Formats: sequence, structure tokens, C-alpha cells
Amino acid sequence: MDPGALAGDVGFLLSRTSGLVVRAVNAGLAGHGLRVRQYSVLVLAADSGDGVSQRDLAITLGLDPSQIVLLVDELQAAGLVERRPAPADRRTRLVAATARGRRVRRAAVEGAHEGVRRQLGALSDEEQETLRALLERVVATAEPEP
Amino acid sequence: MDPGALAGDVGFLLSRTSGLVVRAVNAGLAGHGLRVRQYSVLVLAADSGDGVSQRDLAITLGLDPSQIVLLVDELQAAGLVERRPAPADRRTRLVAATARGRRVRRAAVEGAHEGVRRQLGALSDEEQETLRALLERVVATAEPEP
DNA sequence: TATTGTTATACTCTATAACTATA
DNA sequence: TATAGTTATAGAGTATAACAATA
Repeated sequence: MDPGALAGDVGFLLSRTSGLVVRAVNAGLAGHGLRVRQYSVLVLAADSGDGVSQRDLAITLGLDPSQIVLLVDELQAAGLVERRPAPADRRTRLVAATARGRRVRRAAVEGAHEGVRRQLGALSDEEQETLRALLERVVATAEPEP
Repeated sequence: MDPGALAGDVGFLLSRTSGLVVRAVNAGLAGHGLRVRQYSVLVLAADSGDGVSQRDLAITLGLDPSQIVLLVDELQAAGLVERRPAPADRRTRLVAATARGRRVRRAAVEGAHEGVRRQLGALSDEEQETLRALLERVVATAEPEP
């Protein structure tokens, strides 16, 4: 079948590639009881010393704040993160990884990376780095969403 | 905020970029009554002379055949494509664009491209082509799904 | 007034399984 | 027995709007 104009459409290719990689990463994370969204929140929480506000999570992940609530609820129920009051602003709640959360994160990283590697195997290490750097610039300059 | 390990994760960056681009393309297509999935099916149908089987649509788009049914139903209800019997195999139905579908497709292409351009504006034309070529190879070598 | 987090709702997307008609 | 298309269903992701507490 002639894929026509679509095969060369960078929008289509991005969506298709993202779908493949997300699926593979979810498979790699399944054994740790995580999906990619929860994993992302856990990584951000674990990498922030005192915790990260839900607002900052929403901005970094490109999600609506209302979606963050549910993700944090799930991680909290699993004992992987906790909500702490922010010293400076009583509206803000800082999301921080628990000791168990940090352990699970360390164990899960490999599963996530394995999923990515499996799908990007057609590219050399250097090409994967080129891809990464290009995407990083696109995300960094994205129009802030309303 | 320190985005930590996530900001360098090619899986995260792919998912984030794809989300941004799909949103922008949907916005560019909205005036034509299409979303990106329906648009993709319409393009493939219009580019295939006699029509494309729903099975081939599913493979090309990376979707389950059951999802194709609904997409084609919508496009057919809008008068943009029609299902034709396949001469060689009575199980197969060929999806082909109507004259109106081809007109809508030509009008919508610009909206879709504008959405992509807007989000990938940080990259030069040459860099966009590099990105496109890398993604094309990933998709071409993707593990066929069960 | 504006911002942070929350609840609620609806719609889209994704994943599976089972069924039919043809091959 | 295998394949193309279809129907049905449930879960995950996305998009909005409105609200309470706090700034």
C-alpha cells in the first residue's frame, strides 16, 4: 500500500512514534505497578529535594492541574509520595517521594529505559541523542498553554 | 524548578512533543470539521486510487481494526469517503474519498501543516527534516503489533 | 483580584473480546 | 482454519467549568 503524503508528515510520525514508545514503556513499567504518567510524577517528586508543587508538575508535564490531583492521589495511596504543606504558602502542597517511592523509582528506571531502547533500536546512539536534543528544543520553546 | 532526569528522557520528550503537535493540528483542522485521526484516514483514502482496505488503514495508522470502523463511519456520514466492495475479495471493503472528501482534504492540508509549523518553529527547515527522517526510520522498523 | 488545589463532568483515545461473513 | 470487518465494553487520557482556601 502506498502510504502517500502521510508517511512523510512529521506530525503523523511524531504521534505514531510516541504511541509506540509509550506502549513499550508502559509494558516495561507494568511489573512495578506504574504507568508512564505516574512514573513521570514519581521521578519529578523524587528529584526535587523538598517536594514539587502540583502547579509545577502540571506545567512541566503539560497537563491540567486537575489531572495532577488524580495522579498524586494514586501515588499517595500506593505509599510512593506524600503531600507536605509548603512553608511559604499555605495554598501550595509539595509532593515529595517517600523512601519507598525512591526505591520503586530506582527499580523502575531500567524498565522505562528498556522500553525506549526497544523501539528506538533502529537509531544509533548518536542519532538517538540528535533526536533527543531536537525534541528538547521543541518542548523548551513550546507556547505556554492557557 | 529542576526538571531532573525527566527533561532528558527521550520517551518523555516524544510524548510531550506529540501532545503539543496533535493539539495544534486539531486546532488547525477544527474549521474543516476534522480531527487528526479522521484527517489521517481521509488522506490515505484520497491518496489511494481505488480505495484502501480497512485492514491496511489499521496497519498504517497503528490502530486496531475496530477503531477504523468508527473513523470510517464518521467520514462516511459526513460524505467524505465511501465504502466500495473489493472486486477480488468479498470480505474486503475499500475506503475511497468522494469528490467532496478530496476537496475537504485539499482545504484541510494547510490547517494541519500550519499546526505543525507553529509547534516546530524552533527548528530550522533542515532540522525539521532531520527529525522527520529519524522518526520515519523508527516507525518503519517498529515491531509489528500482535 | 488572582492563584492553588480540588471536584465534577463529558468527550476522546486505547485495549480486548466476541461475533459474521467470507476465504 | 484463518482473515476482514463489525459490535460492544471498559479503562485511560484529555478538556472544561466551577468551587474553597489562601494570597
